[in-house]
Amino acid sequence: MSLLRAREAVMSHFRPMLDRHGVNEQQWRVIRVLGEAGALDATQVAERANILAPSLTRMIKTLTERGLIERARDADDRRRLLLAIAPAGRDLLRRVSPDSARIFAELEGRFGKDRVEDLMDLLDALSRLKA
Amino acid sequence: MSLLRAREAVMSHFRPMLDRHGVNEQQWRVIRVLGEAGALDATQVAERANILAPSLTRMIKTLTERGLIERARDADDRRRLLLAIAPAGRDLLRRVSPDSARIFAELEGRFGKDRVEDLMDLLDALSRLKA
DNA sequence: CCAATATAATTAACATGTTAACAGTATGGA
DNA sequence: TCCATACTGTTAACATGTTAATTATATTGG
Repeated sequence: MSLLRAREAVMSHFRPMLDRHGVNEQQWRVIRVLGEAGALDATQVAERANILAPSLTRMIKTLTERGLIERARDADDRRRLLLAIAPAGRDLLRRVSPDSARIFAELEGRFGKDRVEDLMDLLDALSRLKA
Repeated sequence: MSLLRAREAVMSHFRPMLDRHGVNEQQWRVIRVLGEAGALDATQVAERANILAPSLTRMIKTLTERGLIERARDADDRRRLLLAIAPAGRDLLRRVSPDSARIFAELEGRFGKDRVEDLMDLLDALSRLKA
């Protein structure tokens, strides 16, 4: 519950900004992942953006239609769908990133840089408690 | 992202157990809230269980049909819908709670009791960064 | 080479998340 | 009293979350 509430509290600061840019949380995660990594197959995008495969399948359609990403079959393994960021996606990335960084910096300032670091360490350690 | 991943990692330990008992995360949160608080109106349940009003409206129907909760209009303020746990809900609570406590204890043991405490403190402080 | 098996993505079905609009009920002030 | 306003819960519409089944393609063992 604490994790859920904290996440909700944090995202409440980002959501209005993302909404102004016309994307939701999940779409922004996909765009960011593709912007950082270049081309990835759908499974890897799903993993890195923490989105389930069926959700991603649906999102690919709308993101492609909006020209934010591009899709292509992998020639070596025709099961794989390669995804990459498209020009409009890069533009979006350039517009959103500064706002995102500004909001993060403001939260970090209010919460304390060292406490943010402590928190992230604990969270990442918790995530690695997988099995 | 760290918050999202950490929550997903934690819940992956609880989900199979809840599934065996025939409830999902959200239903379990509602049952727990009502079990602890007695009768509450829908708005308060939604707040405490971190569920949006429209989702709760839908859940009330299925939870009532399954005999897990009971609903009644508030006589003093006929807008309000009072919710309370029903006998079958109490039974479920009694069956699930030990399993839940066991899983939490195991995670706490592996992660470290003091680190759990630190983490919860940081998360709660983060949640209070609301405005 | 082929059949069994595994993997990548999609589809289906149902639940919840999310925002906006709506209906019914309370409440406070002209 | 009555009206404007606020509040509670519901409905609607669309997106994502979740699990299971399915399709297409690869891979592996015999």
